[in-house]
Amino acid sequence: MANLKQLAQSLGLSITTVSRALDGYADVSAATRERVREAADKVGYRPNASARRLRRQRAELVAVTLPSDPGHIGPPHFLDMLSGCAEHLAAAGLNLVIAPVPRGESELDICRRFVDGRRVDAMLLVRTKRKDERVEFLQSRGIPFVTNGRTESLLPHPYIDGDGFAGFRAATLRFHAVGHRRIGHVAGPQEYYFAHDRCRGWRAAMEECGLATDLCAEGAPLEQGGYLAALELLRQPSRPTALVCSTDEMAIGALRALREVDGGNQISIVGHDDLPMGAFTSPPLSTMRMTGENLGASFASLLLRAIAGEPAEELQELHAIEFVDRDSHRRPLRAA
Amino acid sequence: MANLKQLAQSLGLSITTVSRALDGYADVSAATRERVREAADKVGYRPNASARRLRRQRAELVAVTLPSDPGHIGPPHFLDMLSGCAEHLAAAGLNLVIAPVPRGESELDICRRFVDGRRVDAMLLVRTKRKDERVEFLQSRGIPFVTNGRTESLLPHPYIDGDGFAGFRAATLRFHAVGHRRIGHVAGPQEYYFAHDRCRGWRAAMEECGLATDLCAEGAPLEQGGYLAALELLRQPSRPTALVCSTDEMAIGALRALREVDGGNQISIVGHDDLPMGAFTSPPLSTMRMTGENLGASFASLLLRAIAGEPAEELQELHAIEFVDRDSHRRPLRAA
DNA sequence: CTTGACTCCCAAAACGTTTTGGAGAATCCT
DNA sequence: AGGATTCTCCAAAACGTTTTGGGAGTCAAG
Repeated sequence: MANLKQLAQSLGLSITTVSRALDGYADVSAATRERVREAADKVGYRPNASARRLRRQRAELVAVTLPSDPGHIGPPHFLDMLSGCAEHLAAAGLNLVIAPVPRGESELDICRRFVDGRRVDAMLLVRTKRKDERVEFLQSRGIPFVTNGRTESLLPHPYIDGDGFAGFRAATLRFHAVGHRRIGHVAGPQEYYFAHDRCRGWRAAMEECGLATDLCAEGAPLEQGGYLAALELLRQPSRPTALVCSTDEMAIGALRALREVDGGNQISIVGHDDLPMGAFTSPPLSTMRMTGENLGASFASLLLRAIAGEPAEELQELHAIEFVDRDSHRRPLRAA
Repeated sequence: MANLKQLAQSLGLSITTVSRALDGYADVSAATRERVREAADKVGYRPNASARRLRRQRAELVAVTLPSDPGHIGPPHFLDMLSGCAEHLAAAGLNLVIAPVPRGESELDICRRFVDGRRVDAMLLVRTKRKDERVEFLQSRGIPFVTNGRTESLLPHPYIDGDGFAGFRAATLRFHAVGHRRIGHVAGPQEYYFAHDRCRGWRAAMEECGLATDLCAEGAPLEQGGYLAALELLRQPSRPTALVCSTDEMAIGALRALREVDGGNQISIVGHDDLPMGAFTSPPLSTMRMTGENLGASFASLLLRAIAGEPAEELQELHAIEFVDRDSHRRPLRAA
């Protein structure tokens, strides 16, 4: 309730001593320490956060930018992730502020405001691009940050990401193993690292199998984008018998496209993200997801270690992808 | 990048003048004002947030507590709401921090930490209880806050809420109008205002129709709670022909219960919240939802007005409830 | 008695802003 | 010319903490 000065006065001690007593320094006697603690408890004293932050030169804050652009705000797990992250950060005295990007401003503007105004000690970035100006900016400023997703930045930086390459390669190979030969890819915007990575995985598998890699169509990472991209593939003279989709949202759009063409229900499909909604589509959507639980805690841990100064190379987590098999990936394959 | 002192020195001006120039005061000449602004732009000067906050005695922060308890974290709209709120707050120079409640701590502890440590200028509370200790605490401290949901607090406080009473009364009357006489209520925990309010609406309708109000079972505001409560009602000697459920999650649990009893698919059901998942249940779940769009902006506006000192009475929004008719509310009614 | 080590405490500086209360110069009015 | 007013600017205080660099005492050893 009160401030240090009043508390010190009421105890007949100096501000210094009270401050150090509360922080548990050894150079104040056990007796006074106890006396101070009791008095502080009684009046409910809490140090003024702004003053401490100014003096300590720490903002005690971490910001996460929420892209409002296309693709919405990640899967529904996202809030759980943030919540978990915030909880673990709080245990270290840091709070998490959410920073949506208002229209007319770029995410870079947001970063600038937070970083140059010394409003945060670190940042959390989601939805990285291959060449990500936010990453470059933060690196140039030397402020700690962790990204959800890799980039093609030359300097290493901390990240957590799923191994989309391996996941999409495996999914494609699996289709090949059960007889599919024309396997299409519904790709997300290639400027995003995840979309490019997943596309590369599909392409690698196709080449390993000696198959052409022309059955690829790109769209916005949304239902509508998947719908349009799938339609484009289905209009090809020799259309695909299976579709590997960059995200579940796109896969759900692709399912809609399948319903609109003859024999569309013969076409197998798989997505990525494990959206809860996938369990309710018809057919139920087979998908993939990043392994590992309590992602929020991992992000928090990386952030804290980055703030503590650990080198970026040791703060990179690449998680395996696992299949979530429902029904959409095993449509009967008609003889070609 | 630099601080005010350095900027002032490089311009041959005093700190005062530079500060005032940047803030656009009239007592600095247009010429110097421009000169200062240009220099500030060039070096990318931004005032140190902690220093400003200390001096201004404002935290420039608003916190929202995220209940981790039962009932998860509200509907998926929740993140959108927070994002919208944060965006509008940011326009006024305030940032939104999310404060999940770690296990072992109460929401009250969180409030105390934020308020007494002067970490926030205001708070946003969700999931109010009828008698809500957080509300009482914040009122005793005189710190501005807005709740999502009413309380039974004697002192008025700012809130945004849906008119659950009217909504559930209307839903019940609608069942009555099409011939239902045994209309059950799957209730949420009555300590929550929303659950109590909705229960009262159902009860009022039943009494208006001269029907008994014993077909009511309470459960946790989750699928499992709805499942158990519905089973309890279905075991009654004269079981209900329609169910009014406090939340969609509970309604989805109730649907599961219906599938497990003879003739369960004859029983009509309606929920509340308009969860996206409701469109995919079988049958598709009829539900209700609060009217009004861009809820986040409304919360932000109320918060800002509360901070500005407007009286609580003028900061209360009660929104009407609208039906979202899908299929589950119009099961054929067998002659009793 | 002096010296050094140790214990417990404190005054003052510093963090970087905003704001108060003028000061000096120029301009205006009579 | 003399006083009042206006226009620019500034020194210093204040916000509430943490931290630096000792300053008194006390005690044991020399």
